[in-house]
Amino acid sequence: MTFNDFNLHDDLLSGVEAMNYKQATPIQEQAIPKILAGKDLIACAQTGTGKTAAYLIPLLDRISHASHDHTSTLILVPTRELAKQIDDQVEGFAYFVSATSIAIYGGGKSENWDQQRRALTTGADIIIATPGRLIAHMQMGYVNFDKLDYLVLDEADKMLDMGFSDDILNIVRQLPAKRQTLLFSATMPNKIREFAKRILQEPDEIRLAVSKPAERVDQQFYLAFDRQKLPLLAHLMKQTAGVQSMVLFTSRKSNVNAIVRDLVRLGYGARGISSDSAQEDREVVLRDFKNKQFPILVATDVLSRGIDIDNLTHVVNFDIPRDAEDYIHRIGRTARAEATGTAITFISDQDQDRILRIERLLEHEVEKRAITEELGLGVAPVFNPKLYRGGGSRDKQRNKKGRRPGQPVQSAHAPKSLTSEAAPAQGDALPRGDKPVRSNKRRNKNRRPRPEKGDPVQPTGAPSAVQSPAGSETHP
DNA sequence: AAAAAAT
Repeated sequence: MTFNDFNLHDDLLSGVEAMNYKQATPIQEQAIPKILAGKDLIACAQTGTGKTAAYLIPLLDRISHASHDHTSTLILVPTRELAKQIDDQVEGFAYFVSATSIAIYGGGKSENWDQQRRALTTGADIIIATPGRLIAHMQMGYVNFDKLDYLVLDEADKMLDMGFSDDILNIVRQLPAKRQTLLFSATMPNKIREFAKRILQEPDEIRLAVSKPAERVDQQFYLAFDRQKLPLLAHLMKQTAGVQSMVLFTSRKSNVNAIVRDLVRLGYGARGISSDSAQEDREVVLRDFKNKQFPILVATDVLSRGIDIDNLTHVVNFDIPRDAEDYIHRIGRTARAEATGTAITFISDQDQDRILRIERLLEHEVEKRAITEELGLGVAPVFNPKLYRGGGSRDKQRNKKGRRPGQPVQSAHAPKSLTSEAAPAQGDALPRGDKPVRSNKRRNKNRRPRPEKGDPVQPTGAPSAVQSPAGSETHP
């Protein structure tokens, strides 16, 4: 199914084509007609499935047929970077439509506040906001949602996790009762269902295959104590033809700077991003990383969800994420669109429970390699097979194929061949010196329908077709 | 036990 099949407004279709969207993804195919029909909607879908376009395109279609004298759409998201990214995407889709949008989020310079205030006073068709800053503006009295038609809650499970429940209800209370509400969530626990009941009316429901990571992600697990992680990573990177674009996730923002420093000392171009960074730095660093200005971005889970980076070749889980779900989200940053990618995960001695939870979510085991000893880094942590047995009911999923559950454990001298049922691609794994890093065929060439405004930074020496995010925060 | 988000 292509976007021509949805009977979209011609001007919108021009923007969609200019963004190089042709074939609708499954969620787009399902969601677009329902949204166009005016139904409330609960959609269980991850980022990377084309979820954002699944709601932006039908909403922009409705908006392009309506008058532009009021704010018609409010989109709530968990992180600032996501708000900005969606705003950029609106800008692309709506280029030939006279719809305006603005991202509203905190943390920036005080000029940002004024800019946001002016935009909210003038009004924009679409507001994309993180809840806290929006409430701050709403309390000032100049935000007018009287004629709001559409409310989108994106990454709803994440927002609830982050304690935004009250803030969201507070905002929703100030919106017209007669509106169309769309809720997107990667998971659908009871908590979300209850929450949805309070905000949506007789919603349709779309459910896509549960959080399976893209099959094109080559997942590699390495056993390593904390002190072994950096030299192990250096070794793995040396084996590649050169790391082109890698996000390294750490679970503590306090680790970000130290890891950056270590990588720089090893000669790698690396920068860091976390909620501890100044907002200006967050934006510059992410923009420059997307523009391939430097190869390694060290990040907390602020970037685990939703952020699109073209041609990301590697994701490293320097630490295991606390939530198994976040593992799926993190590795989903790579192998987007048609690309392939590699996800390297370090497992320390404390991480066994978390790994079990991740594998339960993946519904398969992943080979755990131990190569620290052959690298002269000392013995690797032992992965205790008993944990695969002792767990009682939580191990029900395992052993479907009669495989012995304890098998992923291995000595440092037997790094290969373990429970490899789940990892067919592992033979071509990253630490093969003879295999060049994937070719990174560039997608979405000329994807943006017009030149950058603001102050786009072109990558030095890189072709200009590399997508860069918009340089300006607002375009009211 | 962490991160994120309003100042």
